[in-house]
Amino acid sequence: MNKQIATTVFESLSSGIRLDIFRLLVKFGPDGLVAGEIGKKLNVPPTNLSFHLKALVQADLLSVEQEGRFQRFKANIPLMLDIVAYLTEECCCGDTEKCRDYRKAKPQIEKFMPPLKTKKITKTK
Amino acid sequence: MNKQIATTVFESLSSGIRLDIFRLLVKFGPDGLVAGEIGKKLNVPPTNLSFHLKALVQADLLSVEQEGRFQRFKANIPLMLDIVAYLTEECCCGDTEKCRDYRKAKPQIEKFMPPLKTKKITKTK
DNA sequence: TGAATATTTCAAATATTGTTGAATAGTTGT
DNA sequence: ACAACTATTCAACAATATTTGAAATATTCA
Repeated sequence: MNKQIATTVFESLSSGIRLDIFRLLVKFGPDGLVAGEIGKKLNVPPTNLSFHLKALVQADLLSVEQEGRFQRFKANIPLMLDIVAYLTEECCCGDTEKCRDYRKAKPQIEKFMPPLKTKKITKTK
Repeated sequence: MNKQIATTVFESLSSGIRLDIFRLLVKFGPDGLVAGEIGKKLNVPPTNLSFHLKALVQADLLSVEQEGRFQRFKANIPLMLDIVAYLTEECCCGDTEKCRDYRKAKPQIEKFMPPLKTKKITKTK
C-alpha cells in the first residue's frame, strides 16, 4: 500500500455515483453485475456510467470480465480494507498504552481496528 | 452513516496533502499537532495548509481546538472505520455461506471485516 | 450478412478544486 | 499600545473532474 494507490481509491469513492456503484456491487459479492444492470438500478446514463466504471476499475476497486457482449463487474473489498490498515498502521507511533486509551475514548473503534502488534514500546516503565 | 458523509470523507482523503496530514495526525494520536508543526513536517505553505485543514475539519476527520495562538488538530479515526462498516454492511446481501466464500477467496479480508451477523438467510436448503 | 444489443471512445461544455500572494484577525509578551 | 507570531480569509488564476450526445466497436441472433 502506498500514497498513490490510496489517494486513487479515495478519489474513486468521492463521487456519489461511484460510491453507489461500489456499494451495490458489494451487495452482489462474487456474482457481480453487468454494466447494464448497474445503470438500470442506479439510473445513470450509459456514457456517464462507463466513465465512472472505468475510474473504479483503474483504481482496482472493481474487477471486470467480458461475458459475451456484457461486461461483468465485481467489487474488490479487500483493497478497501488494506487502505484502512494503511491509514491506521502507525497509530500513536506504536505506543501501546497511549493507543489503548485512544481506542477506549471512542468505543466503536474496537470493531475494526487491527490488533495492536505490541512492537518496540511494550512496557512503559 | 450516509452517502453525504461518506463521499465528503473520501473526497477529503483523495488529496495527497490531506492524506499526509491525516496519517501524520494518526501517528500523534490523542496529542495531535498544531498547524505550524504540520506545515513544517509536510512542507506545505500556510495558506494552502489552512485550505486543506479546513476541508478535513469540515469532513469531521480532524477535530481542532484553540491553544493560545495555536490551533491543535487531532485525527478522528473512528469515523474512518465507521465508513468501512458502511461500505461492507450489506456484503453479499447477508447470505452467510456466499459471504464466507467471498472472504475465503481473499485471505486478508478476515482482518478487518465486521463479523457476519447471520440474518435472514441462515440455512441454505 | 444484416439488424439489434451492450458498451466505449471522443470532443465540447460545464462545474468543481487546488494554489498563491496580499491583506486581515487574534494572541502573547514587553 | 506595540511588535512579533500564528493562522485564516479573500480574490485571482490554474488545473481537474463531470456530464452529455454523437459516433464507433464488438457481440449475438435471425
